[in-house]
Amino acid sequence: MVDKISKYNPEEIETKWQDHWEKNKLFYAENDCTRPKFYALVEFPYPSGQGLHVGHPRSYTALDIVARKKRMQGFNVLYPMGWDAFGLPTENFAIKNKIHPAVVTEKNISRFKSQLKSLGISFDWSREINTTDPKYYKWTQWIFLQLFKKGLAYKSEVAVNWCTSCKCVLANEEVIDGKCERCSSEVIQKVKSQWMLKITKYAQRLIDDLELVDYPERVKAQQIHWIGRSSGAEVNFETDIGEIIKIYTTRPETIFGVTYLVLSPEHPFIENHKGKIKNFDEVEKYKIEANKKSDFQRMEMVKNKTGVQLEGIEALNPVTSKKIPVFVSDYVLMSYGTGAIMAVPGHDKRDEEFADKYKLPILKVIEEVNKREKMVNSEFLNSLEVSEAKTKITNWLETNNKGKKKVNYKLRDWVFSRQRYWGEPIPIVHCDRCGYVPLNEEDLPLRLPNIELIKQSKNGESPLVSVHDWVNVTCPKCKGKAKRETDTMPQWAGSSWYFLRYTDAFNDKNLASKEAIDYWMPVDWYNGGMEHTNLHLLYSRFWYKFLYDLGIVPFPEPYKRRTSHGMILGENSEKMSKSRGNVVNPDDIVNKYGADTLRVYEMFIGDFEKAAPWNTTGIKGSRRFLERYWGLQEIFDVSINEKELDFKLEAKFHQTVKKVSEDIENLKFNTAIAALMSLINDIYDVKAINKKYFRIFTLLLSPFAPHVTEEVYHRCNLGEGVACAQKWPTYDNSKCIDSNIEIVLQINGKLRSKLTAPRGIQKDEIFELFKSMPEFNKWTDGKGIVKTIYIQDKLLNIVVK
RNA sequence: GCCGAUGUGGCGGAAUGGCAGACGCGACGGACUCAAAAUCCGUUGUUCGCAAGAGCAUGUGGGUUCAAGUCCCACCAUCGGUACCA
Repeated sequence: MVDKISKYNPEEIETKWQDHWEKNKLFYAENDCTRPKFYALVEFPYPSGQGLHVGHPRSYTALDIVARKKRMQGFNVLYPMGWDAFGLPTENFAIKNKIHPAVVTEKNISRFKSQLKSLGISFDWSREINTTDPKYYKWTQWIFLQLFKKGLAYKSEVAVNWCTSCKCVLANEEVIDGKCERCSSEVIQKVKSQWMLKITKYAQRLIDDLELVDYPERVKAQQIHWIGRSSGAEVNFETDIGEIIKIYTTRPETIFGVTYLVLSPEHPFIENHKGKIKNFDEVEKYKIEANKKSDFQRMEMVKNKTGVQLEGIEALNPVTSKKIPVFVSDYVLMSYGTGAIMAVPGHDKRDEEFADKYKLPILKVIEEVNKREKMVNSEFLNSLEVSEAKTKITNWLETNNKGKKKVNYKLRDWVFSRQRYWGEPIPIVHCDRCGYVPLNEEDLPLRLPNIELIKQSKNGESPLVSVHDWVNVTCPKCKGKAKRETDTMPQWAGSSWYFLRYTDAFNDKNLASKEAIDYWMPVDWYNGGMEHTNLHLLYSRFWYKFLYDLGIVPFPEPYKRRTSHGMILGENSEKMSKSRGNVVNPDDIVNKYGADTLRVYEMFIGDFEKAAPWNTTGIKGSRRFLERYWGLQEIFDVSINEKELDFKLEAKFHQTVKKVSEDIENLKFNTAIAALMSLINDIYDVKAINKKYFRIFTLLLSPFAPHVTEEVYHRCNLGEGVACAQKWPTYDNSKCIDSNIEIVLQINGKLRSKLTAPRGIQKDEIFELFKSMPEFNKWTDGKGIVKTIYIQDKLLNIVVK
């Protein structure tokens, strides 16, 4: 019996145990190990100037609980952390404050790191990585070189977002409602030469291999939708000037309903035949106007379609040989399909709007007959069903050499260059004679040159352009004069493979050793935000598949299981942001209540996968729970008669071990904590706890609140060593069951009475027991029993009439 | 428009087709205190009723079932993603 218990003081005990774990390297994973492995991963943060957000610990604590439990279950656990530190905000901050981004990054990282350490998360800090470290980005560049060598990295003229005021290229994420994120000026599309990665080559595999992994359905659906596979046909339309116009359609069966063609304004056909287009001036003018339109304006145009007919040009419908006009309109995009469409105003809303406006004929080729869709006005397709007609016309086009089956994807290749300083340099040299020449692998890493003062680029070029002695080099191939690529890689580059680096973080011969990769990969459980579904998650799957094709990784998918946490909102249920003034700083919570309270609160706040608003008074409940746990020391008594306590608590303990174990695996941290709260309430009802149960409770709570449990484990001598290194408690299914159960009496489905009976009681017995109760007679008097239903050990429902 | 999700007390949220509201917050009443905080003990979906008790309750309307928050059909609302993608 402990006579006098000192106050629960998280400030004191938390740093004490954090130091202890660190000093004893308790969370360092072993690379050479015979135990089964478990690789738990959370998205590594961008070390922003704002410091840690309360959203970060939600994800980190959740997988910390998983990692800690798996360690206790005997797994060799890898739970690493690092920094995704290249990026625009740091560069902008550096420009504004005239500091070097590397200095800003270092400062931010050290703040983040101390904040993370104060939460007691069991990261393996011996494998800490940093994407801005040349030893790391050497391998990011190396992967780029492999992509280049396989023809998957190429330079191309593409339309990019261009801010008219900053005179700078913007990433899609930097464009908000068609305006620049920073200055709110208009953003237009501009054609620029950019490095691209051919992610489209992997489109089909990125869809198919989703079957190999355990992701939430919403994540899979979003990726599939983003990749946007559609199947249809490419059809050749001859023109009266010789050149064929190739169109793409998903509805080839409607070809008899085609009344005109539409080209996108950028379609090369226009430029190629300008001499033959009688109204070329008008067409050219339209083209320029269309180009000037911002995304925002184009969106407005959805309701009001515009276009110009190409006068002097006619196309021939390949099935009817009828002549049809050709238009140019910006409702057709050059970036999808062939940049040209066959218009079927009878069965396409957009074509119909256009046809209405320009008084073009509208022809119906599908009609409902006896509730079935049948082809009409379509010669040899007439009276077929739509799907039959589709097959027939596609075959017809193929045999007559007028078209072919075709699958298209909405997914575009990845624009991979940024006109920025703070990113990985692209290891390519431009030589007038040899073209784009890759650096030799021995020359990696290609380091960022040090620039004293980084200035905002003027005309959309990288600040690196002005570093002449870095830019001007000799060509690795011909030794002639050449220039380095001055664009850098986007923020998503370093994060596309970082999880591989953790397996062997300091290897300077390979991105990681074969043994390390084969042992640790794939990641067993990866938790991260929904906002990365179509960005980081897709990009990293693409890179991983590429590395799989190179034989570097053993399995085509990097993440076995992916889960997604919901956002933590401000108290007003809005997104936390400085401008809304509803930001909660995790440091304040740790200082006021302790890290354990913050951890328990964030896990208890609600369904892990859903957004949840912060509630300042709610935290008190979590603190109170830990105080009550701390208070168990007062009723702890080693001499308590085990049998007597077993009688009252045994089943509950077995149930709780089972529930907590399963809930952690199923992301139900909130109900796991609720079960522990309920158990502690029962312990207080009994007003006693012995060593056996105190130990079990402590171990169950330890992944959630690692510091206080460690302290109590130590103070009360609950066992050898430290709590986090003990075996995870097990349960016996047969002991989860109470021997007495409550059975419910329903009359016509309504609850009328209850009684307690021994488990396993039979229908006849329970019926007799209920029959003797006054409630039974009250509700059945004067009525006939039609039916009785007994659910073993649960309920008896009597149907009367 | 399309895809996905969600809808339960004052609030966050629990419920393998089988007692709706676990657990927590808040509120109310009480104990302790000179007082307050903290703590502890009660009460707390709603309506009618002094009470015993009864009725009504899981976005709306139907259906299946002995039994529906849960399954089926139709709709409404909110959130997220995406969008002239042919």
